[in-house]
Amino acid sequence: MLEEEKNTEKTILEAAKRVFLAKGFDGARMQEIADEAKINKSLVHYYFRSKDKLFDAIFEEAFSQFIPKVAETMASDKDIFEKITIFVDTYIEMFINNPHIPTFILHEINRNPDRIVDLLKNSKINPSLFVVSIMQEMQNGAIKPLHPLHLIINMISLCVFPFAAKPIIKGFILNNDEALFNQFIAERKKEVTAFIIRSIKN
Amino acid sequence: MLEEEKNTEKTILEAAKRVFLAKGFDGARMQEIADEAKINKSLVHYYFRSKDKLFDAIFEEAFSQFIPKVAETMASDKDIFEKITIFVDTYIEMFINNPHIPTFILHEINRNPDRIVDLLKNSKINPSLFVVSIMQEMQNGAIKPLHPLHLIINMISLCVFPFAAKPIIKGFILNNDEALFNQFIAERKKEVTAFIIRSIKN
DNA sequence: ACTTGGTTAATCTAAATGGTTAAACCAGTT
DNA sequence: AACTGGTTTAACCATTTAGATTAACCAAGT
Repeated sequence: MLEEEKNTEKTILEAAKRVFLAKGFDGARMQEIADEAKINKSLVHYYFRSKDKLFDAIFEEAFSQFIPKVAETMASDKDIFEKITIFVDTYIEMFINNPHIPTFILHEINRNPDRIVDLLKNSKINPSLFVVSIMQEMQNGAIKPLHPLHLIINMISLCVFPFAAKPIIKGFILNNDEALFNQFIAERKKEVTAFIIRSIKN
Repeated sequence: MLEEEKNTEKTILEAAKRVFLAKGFDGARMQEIADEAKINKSLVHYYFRSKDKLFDAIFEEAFSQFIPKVAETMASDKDIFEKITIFVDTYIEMFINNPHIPTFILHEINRNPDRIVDLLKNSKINPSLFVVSIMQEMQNGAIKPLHPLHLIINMISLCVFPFAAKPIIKGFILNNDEALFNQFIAERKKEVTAFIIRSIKN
């Protein structure tokens, strides 16, 4: 068994993931997925029956991959500033490695909001844990009074949005220079963490 | 001429805008646009020839509608804190009235990055104006030292993302309660402005 | 009443696309 | 060599969809 002779099912899944992530469900074509996997289109149906089922398979995988890290960070007993630092770092790092995820998810949640909400509800992610820890830090005076939910959404916004808006940022501001964009993103880990902490620290 | 007897072209444009914004180019169907406009599908082709041309028509309109306000704010001679306040207010207000715009644009820029970049380049929006004004305020000590570009992206992130992520926020955190979400968004105008200014003010 | 320019609707077409079928293939087993 | 279970391929089918065609309609002008 050669190294490149990977099993077909996995090959299809990986190809499907690339195509679905780049084009979304409606924009993706079964033929394109087959081409991407360099196999016959029938094989895609043979292994996954339908476009919907194939999509479900990659969606859950693509979405779930970043849940554990986030859940872990939020549940730890580090102080809030460390939590924020780790959160921003891991989040941004993950999107560096999966740059299509933000746009993909933001688009697909409109087609089927329940799917993602169910996945989240069945996950280990529990925002109220983080809310409690924010309120404790507020009470003991470590951070300024603020709405915990807004802080959480602010954190996620600052991490996610630049990836979703990459073509605009890169094309309009950074002269279409990929290296400049990468540099910009690299800077962001420290920049965003500092931005948030400066805003909330007492 | 009755009030409801609007001209057909405009009726089509409005219907097309609703459908394209909700479903994206790939997800939209000419038949659905015709149904939405309560007219015969042929009329859509009669007035706009092709799906592409119709899309171009609504895209430019949908995108351009929020350029003037932003440009105006950025070019004014108010101090930076006022600029930020106005920017956040008008941006969020506009998305309250056009909630689908964020997801729509973030998705469509992947299909055709150049289109939007060209629109921006031909617009009155000039980020370097704002960059200059940020650097001046830094020099005269009004705000802390920071990368102007990151500040700009932060501002936009905080305004745009919550709308793009609405189904998640509403479904996962706010128990699917539309009123709660509207309240959350309403709070955000003040919350985001305060969050930013706290972070940068000296 | 008839013509004319523009508008609307019904019908048709060609291509794309998701999915099925049936046959070929191939590795291992007897 | 023949059988067997699973895999792969090419050919095919049914439906959807963008778009073209053609005829009906309608208001204004003559």
